[in-house]
Amino acid sequence: MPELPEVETIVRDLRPVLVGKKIVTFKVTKRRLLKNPLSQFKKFMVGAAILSVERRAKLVLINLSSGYTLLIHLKMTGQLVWQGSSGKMRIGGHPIAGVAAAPNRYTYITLSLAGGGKLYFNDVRTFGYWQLIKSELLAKYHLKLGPEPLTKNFTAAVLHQRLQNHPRASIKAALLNQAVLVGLGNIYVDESLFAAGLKPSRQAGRLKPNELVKLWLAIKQVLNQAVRARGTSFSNYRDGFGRRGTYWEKRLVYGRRGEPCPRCARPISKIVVAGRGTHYCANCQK
DNA sequence: CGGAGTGTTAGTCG
DNA sequence: CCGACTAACACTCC
Repeated sequence: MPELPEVETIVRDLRPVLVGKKIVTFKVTKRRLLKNPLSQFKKFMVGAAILSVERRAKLVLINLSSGYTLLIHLKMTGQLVWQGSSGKMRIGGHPIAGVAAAPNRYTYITLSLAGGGKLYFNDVRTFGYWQLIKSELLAKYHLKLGPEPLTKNFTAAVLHQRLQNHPRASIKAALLNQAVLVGLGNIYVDESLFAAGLKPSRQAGRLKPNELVKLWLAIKQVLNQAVRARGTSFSNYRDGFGRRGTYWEKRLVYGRRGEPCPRCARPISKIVVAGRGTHYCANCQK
């Protein structure tokens, strides 16, 4: 679920309740989710204050007063839930049907904060991870990732140059590759390629200049619209205030196999490209 | 009930 | 070097 718009939504919702808070305890019941030794989490998190909460790519970044930054990747089913001291205020995403409470059987990490608030990390499939990295090394870490598609640095020329690094890959595979650009996952790639009128199997290095511009515009338009919609509610995803993201209702092709194409009314196809389920209109996307 | 499919990505294989 | 494929895991859907 969490692609750029969902992570952006979670970060915006968590920021005001987390910034300035001091971490009092750190508890983990599934060590595999930690990328560093537990001792480091205790040492650099307990007693530290949260300076800022940001998003980079699909990662939640929490900057700490200890000089370390916590990187949280939600992967497929990770969820951050904040609960205020009264127990009534809840913030988080992607609960499992029938497991509305936090903590629950999928809660594997718990932070308690000064003032009584708690931050829970739940993850059904346990692909997500927490990683501590020295804040001063963050810039170097970011170099492994492609550009942010919603910043003004992301020009059509940048997209072109990035795709040229993977000229023979399918455009779908290239757009899913976080080293090319960050933030797109399966849903938003399919939506962007539909908006751009491009067949997902096209070779990334063989787009004509006008097709590149269309794709560039499509990516920004799709992501901006999804951020405004507070993300996509696939199955039980919820935004920071327990609401469904509304992009699911706005999507044009993803998960619509057999339904009429909104542009030409012929049925949407589903095929496999780059090993992923891929939805597109064989008539409109060339 | 069994098998296929699911939003991510690191790692391996060819 | 590059890209395709798979494993990591638990659940839902058909």
